[in-house]
Amino acid sequence: MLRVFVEVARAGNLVSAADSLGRAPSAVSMTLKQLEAHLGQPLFESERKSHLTALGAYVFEMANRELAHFDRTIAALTDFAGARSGDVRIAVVPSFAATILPNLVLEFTAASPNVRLDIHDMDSASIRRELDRERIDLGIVSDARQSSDVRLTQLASDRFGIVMRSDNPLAKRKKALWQALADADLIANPLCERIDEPRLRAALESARLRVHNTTTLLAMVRAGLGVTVLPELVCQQADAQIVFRALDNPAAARRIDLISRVRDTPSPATASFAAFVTERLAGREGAPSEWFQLT
Amino acid sequence: MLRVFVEVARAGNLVSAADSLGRAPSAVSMTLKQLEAHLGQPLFESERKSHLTALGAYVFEMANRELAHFDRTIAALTDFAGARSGDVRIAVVPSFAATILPNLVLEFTAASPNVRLDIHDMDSASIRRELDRERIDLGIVSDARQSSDVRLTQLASDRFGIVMRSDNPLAKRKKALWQALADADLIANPLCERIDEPRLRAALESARLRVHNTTTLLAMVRAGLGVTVLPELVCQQADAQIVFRALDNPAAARRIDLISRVRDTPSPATASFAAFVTERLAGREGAPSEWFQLT
DNA sequence: ACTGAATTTCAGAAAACTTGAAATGATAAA
DNA sequence: TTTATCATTTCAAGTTTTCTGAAATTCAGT
Repeated sequence: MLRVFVEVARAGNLVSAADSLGRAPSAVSMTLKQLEAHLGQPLFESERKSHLTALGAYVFEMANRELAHFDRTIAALTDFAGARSGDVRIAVVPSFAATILPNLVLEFTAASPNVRLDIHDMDSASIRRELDRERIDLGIVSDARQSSDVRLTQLASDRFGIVMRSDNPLAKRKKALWQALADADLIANPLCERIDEPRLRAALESARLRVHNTTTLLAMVRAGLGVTVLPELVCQQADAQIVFRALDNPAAARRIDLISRVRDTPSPATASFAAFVTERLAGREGAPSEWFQLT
Repeated sequence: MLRVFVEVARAGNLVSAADSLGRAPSAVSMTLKQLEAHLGQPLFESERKSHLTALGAYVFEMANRELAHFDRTIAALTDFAGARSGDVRIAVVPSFAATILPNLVLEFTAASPNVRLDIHDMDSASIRRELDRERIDLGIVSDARQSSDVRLTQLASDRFGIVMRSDNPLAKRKKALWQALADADLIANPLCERIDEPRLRAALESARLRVHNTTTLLAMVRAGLGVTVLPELVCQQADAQIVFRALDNPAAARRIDLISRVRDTPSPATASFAAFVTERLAGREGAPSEWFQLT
């Protein structure tokens, strides 16, 4: 009704308004009559719809505002539903956040400029807790445990390897890296302690140093205090002084997983980001299992 | 559609929502399905409509805002149309503005608290000009000339009389006031010069003083410099020291008229105020002719 | 797996809206 | 003033949309 009135008021006559509304003039005339009946007062001065009454002018102004407001609301709803806007709160383990994530974010935000990404980095346990508390929509964690509340998708497999200074003799050694651990000054760290390999376990037993923080740990390695065992992604943050040699036979790796609550449907923007990340990383380590479906 | 969704989301189930919407549950279900089809995503977690999806929560928030905005707009439109709100710009001759108008305004604003009255006072010629320029909606003027652009309604008839200090001997005189002018020290003023009465004309000829401004004029009278001839309303602003004796046989009076543009329909609030003023003043000086009709 | 309530589906009914033709009314030219 | 023309309204009939009630389905809790 308001739309019809506004169009007639703008056009100044009923026929061209009817034309641009895609209706017959009689339909427009009747709708207008209806609106005037609702208001109890005429909206136009004469039957030729050129001059507005004072009421008409007021309604024109208000209706224009209202229609603009309504259209903006509908646009916001469809944008949100189409994942073209919205907020996604993500928590990511630092190694992934510092290495792989930036390019993903760059590409995603270019495609969806109105989606706001809220990125925090924290350790996997905290991410899991934040997800449960509904303070984040997605988490990217390492070695997530399967659980009924959490949907889990492998994004990458992050190989462990020996991390040493470039002048370390091990840097040139091709084989038997596991054995080499016995002779090296191994600096223990929580990440490598989860690996179930006898030679590493033995080496960790005799380790004289144990460092939690990665930056400090790498600083120790750089200072020549010894070598350590870390996932590859963690080392990518370091400079050229640090050399990473992957451990093979058997290979050791941690999983990097995308997690979300199974309980509630993610917002379209969240689903969109999750699908994007999964898809982009699918080629690297074998296709991760399916995620949310977007229409 | 939004209204249906919001009601279902608020109620938490379809049946009671359908109840308060006055529709059968099937109608509500179909409308909801339609909205979901438009958005391309589900709005509720399960088929039992208790938990919203992220999209549902977003739509709920936006739709609530939108509906409130819409309802406010419609209320504003019907209020305006029903003369319950709006602005009325009025220019009034000072004598009327100072005497009769205040009580009228008091009563009108009590009945229509959301109508804003914009009151200016100025002389009749300026009022007429401002009306033509569409800077005011209504004017209250004295001795308006009939014209095709202006709708004119008599509000009051304002008798002329002799204005004197209370100690003047004329204050006790009952009859032959016109004759008395010959012997009095008459102070001329523009208002009384329009009266076509020979005895007044003669007295004005011999007047030694002529004062334009009413306040000054009354100050002269109060100072005992003489008497003057003014409409009754003008004198009501003065204090008890000033006495007004109406001139009879023949009576002289000026008309007080309400004027508005014939060209355009007044806003409902303007029509309402005009009708109110006309009606309230109808009893005093014989019923003024008809004004705008309000439904 | 069963029960009972909630929800959806479906076809027909009701309401709302739209149309084209004819009538009416307004404006401009003769 | 009359006439011609054009815009608008009215009206009845047609079309679309929305609504309803009954039946089928789904779901949560036994």
